Amino acid sequence: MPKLNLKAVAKRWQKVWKERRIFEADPVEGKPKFFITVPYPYVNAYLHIGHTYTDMRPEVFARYKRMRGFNVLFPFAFHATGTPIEAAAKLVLESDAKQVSIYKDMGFKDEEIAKFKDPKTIIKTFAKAAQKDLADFGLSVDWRRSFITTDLNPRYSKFIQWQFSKLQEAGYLTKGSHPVVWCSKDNMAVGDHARSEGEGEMPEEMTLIKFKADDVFFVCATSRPETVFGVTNLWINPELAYVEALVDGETWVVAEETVAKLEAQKHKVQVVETHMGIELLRKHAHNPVTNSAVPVFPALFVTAHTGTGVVMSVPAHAPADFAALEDYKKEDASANSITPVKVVATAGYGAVPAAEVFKRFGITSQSDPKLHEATAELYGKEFHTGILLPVTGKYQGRTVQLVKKELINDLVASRHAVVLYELMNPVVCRCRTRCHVKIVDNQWFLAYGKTDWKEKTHKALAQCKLYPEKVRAQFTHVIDWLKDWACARQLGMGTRLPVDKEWIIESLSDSTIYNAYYAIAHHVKNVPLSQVNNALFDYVFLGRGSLDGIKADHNLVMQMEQEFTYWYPVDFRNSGKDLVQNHLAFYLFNHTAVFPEKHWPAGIGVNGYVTLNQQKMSKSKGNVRFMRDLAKAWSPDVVRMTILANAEELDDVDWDDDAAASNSQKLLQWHQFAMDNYGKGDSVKTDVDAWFVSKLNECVRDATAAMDLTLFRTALQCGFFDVQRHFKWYARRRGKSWNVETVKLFIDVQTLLLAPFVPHVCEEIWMKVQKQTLASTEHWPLADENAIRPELDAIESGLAQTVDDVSTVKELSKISMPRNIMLVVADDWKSHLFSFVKNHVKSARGQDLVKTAMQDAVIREHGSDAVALIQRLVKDPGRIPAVVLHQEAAFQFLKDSIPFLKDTFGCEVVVVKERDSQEPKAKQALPGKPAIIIS
RNA sequence: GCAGGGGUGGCAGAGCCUGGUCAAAUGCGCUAGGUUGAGGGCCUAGUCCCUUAGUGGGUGCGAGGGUUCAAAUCCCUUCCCCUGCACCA
Repeated sequence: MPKLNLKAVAKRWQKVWKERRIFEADPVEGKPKFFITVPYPYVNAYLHIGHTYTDMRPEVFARYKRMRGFNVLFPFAFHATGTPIEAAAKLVLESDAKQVSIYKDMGFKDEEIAKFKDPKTIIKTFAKAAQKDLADFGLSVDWRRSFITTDLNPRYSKFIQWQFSKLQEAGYLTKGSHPVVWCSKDNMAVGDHARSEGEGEMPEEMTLIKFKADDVFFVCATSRPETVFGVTNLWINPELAYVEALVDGETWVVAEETVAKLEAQKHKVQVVETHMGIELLRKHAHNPVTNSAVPVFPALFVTAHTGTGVVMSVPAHAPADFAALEDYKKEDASANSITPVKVVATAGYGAVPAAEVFKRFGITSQSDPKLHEATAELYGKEFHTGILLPVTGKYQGRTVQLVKKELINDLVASRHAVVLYELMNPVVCRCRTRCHVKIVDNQWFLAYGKTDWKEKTHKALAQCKLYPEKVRAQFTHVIDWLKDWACARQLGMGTRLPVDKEWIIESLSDSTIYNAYYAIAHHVKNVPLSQVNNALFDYVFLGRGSLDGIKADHNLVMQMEQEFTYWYPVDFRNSGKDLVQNHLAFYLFNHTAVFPEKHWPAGIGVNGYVTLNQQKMSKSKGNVRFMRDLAKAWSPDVVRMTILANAEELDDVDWDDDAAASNSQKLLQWHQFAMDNYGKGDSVKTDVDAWFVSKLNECVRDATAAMDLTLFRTALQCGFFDVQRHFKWYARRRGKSWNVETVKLFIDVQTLLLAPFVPHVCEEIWMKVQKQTLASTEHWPLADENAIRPELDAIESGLAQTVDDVSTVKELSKISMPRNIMLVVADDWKSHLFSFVKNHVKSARGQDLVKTAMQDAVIREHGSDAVALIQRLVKDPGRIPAVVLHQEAAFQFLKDSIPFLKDTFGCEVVVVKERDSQEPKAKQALPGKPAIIIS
């Protein structure tokens, strides 16, 4: 028999589905609907194995829900908004070797790559490729509704503009300024992914405190402004260049390097003159809060990379200051008079905390690298638990943590300080330019920080089903944590902000409620662009206004409105766990802002990542695997099954080629089995048939429960691997001939349970076993609770246990070829006793139970034997079988099983009752555990 | 640091909510036997330690402590791992 070609099978059925349009979903009056979506992929490359997983979960769920009788809509679109595609096109234009090789590795020819200098070519190429890849995997998508974002799709842009007008009406679109990490060469904000160094660095707030010295200010940068009360001197690096500059009308002394930073942060700076640090020493500067005069000393640890190059010295609390002061005292005796001033009292530290850690860490000088660690420890402790001392005036008695914000506000209000955002570690843009912090003006925000919006979103979350539920805590936290989000940029592709055409809506912000667009995507194509406007969307999505104000074809408009109200809300939206704190949270927020409560999200699914050989997939490591390559290496069904059988909930999937090979084998075997056995067998029905049907129903029940929770690995475990295992036992028990009905049922049910996972093979089998329908549109099998009979299972496992025991004894007896195996069934009083203990073991224990048992006539009759047995059972209730059979039933069952046992052991098997046996070992017989005598 | 999720046998991974039936499902791997063209696949048995013509004992679910007649499961402490901490796909 030639091996089934799984890839050809996939092609064949995809064609059939397409021709019959079974996945094109339209509203059906009265039929329950289920709307499933997945975040559209960004089309700057081929879809990879990570997409495969995240897209396969909704796909399998869609097929399952369809089989459960729902009218399922599963649409798919493509995302091109943002900067990466544009940036890639620019690199192609510049013939950047790295970018070109990325495309070469994907198999593009030079002339094709050359065309990627137009970002639109990139978008079109990869959107098309993505759709093909997904279709090749048999996704049950309604492709009529597909679309793409950006001005390639002006209707979508209109939709996004409508969305933003709604957000503005609701008061959630605000304007303000904020600090960003900025590259002055690229003239844009530099996110983590666009950095060659400094991932995770973000602007941190420092306080610039002004110490007046004559007619200039020495401006110190600090992240611990509360210690200003303990300043003993200032530090200047003698070898560094400083400027005297007019800053916002005052004369400041800061490092030359600081000028650019100040300018980027909204300060007017005019340099008056330049000095080396050494020229600035020994002046006296006035502490603005204590009004005391402090000297300016030299220190080499001072840099201008962070802050201003002017540092206030707090030797009591800053180990670096303490170290520098100790160093300086050796050079200048006048410094000896300086004593540290303690500002913060912290449990476990004495008069000069910095000195203590200085000693403990064994620090030797101001250039000791251990200073960093010492500083971190002390700052941490003092920040969380340190109490401010009376020297701090109104702040005394409170912790640093509580006071800090107020203190900074006070300093700024009294014009003794200003705030500077600073990068604590270097950040370098991919273009190799060192980044700095810039305050961006007139920035547009979505006000996720607003309390009323948060409250609404919490409510939406409460109403939303989560798969798995355990992500709820994280969502709750994220909703509280989100601050206002800068939602527009001046670069990249996308839709212009309607209120301010200078700005383009950023990519995460234009993809929050587009699920609504799926409802109308195929209709709105037929509306002339000029007629696509806010009035239309108001009517379709919100039922606002009347048709009178709408120019578009009214029938079409009404159809769109009906589609939307039919399909919405989204019942299941699935995504990777990394999107919880941005996309999925935004999705919830925006729905509450735009739509009425009945249209808020009904279900969200979250899954883990895919790793390859336990390694996180990344382009730099070269371990990226594209969806299309997987399909080539295996077949769609095998990939689908393998990726879903490997993990569930938030666990990461590890793609495993060995598992794929094994699954491929299993599918072929299953197909072969169905071909060989469907409609064959006898008409004999035994308890073993009833047992198998019972197990089958159990499996169906458990698989169904798992499917409902999108626990697909569990569903495959119960619905495939377990079913197969049970049939193996059935086949063994029944021997050569099986019941025709049982086998048919097995094949039918098994095929349908597998259909959502491996639909192509299942269609093939379904057709070949003479079904007239498509497996994809069949009804999911439901468990018949009445067919589930635990007592049969208990008896079968008892038999399996007996087989086990016989093997063990056979081994121990060293009789390799026994001629006879005798099984002795325990006397009935033992069954009686077992049942008794089983019923009482939960309520009574130990002696009590023995006492109670002795009131029972049958048990009492067996005296000490009975007591010993009870005590054994109490100690280990696991000995009691799930079902305790009477002797006669157990005897009969084993007698019936003799052919099977003979077959298994290849010798004569006899079954006797305990009291009929002369063997001394016969007494060892217990209910469910016959005594075994091998000869 | 903050927030969320985890730590189970050679490996992967159930069990934990609702304590006893847990030496702990299932799969992989490994060992032996069978089938077969010595391969692959398939079938059977074994796979923590000790003991044994048997169903006995010990150790054990990151570490330590507690609650309980009884803990992988409940409580406390502690260590370790993963993910995220943003202006962006």
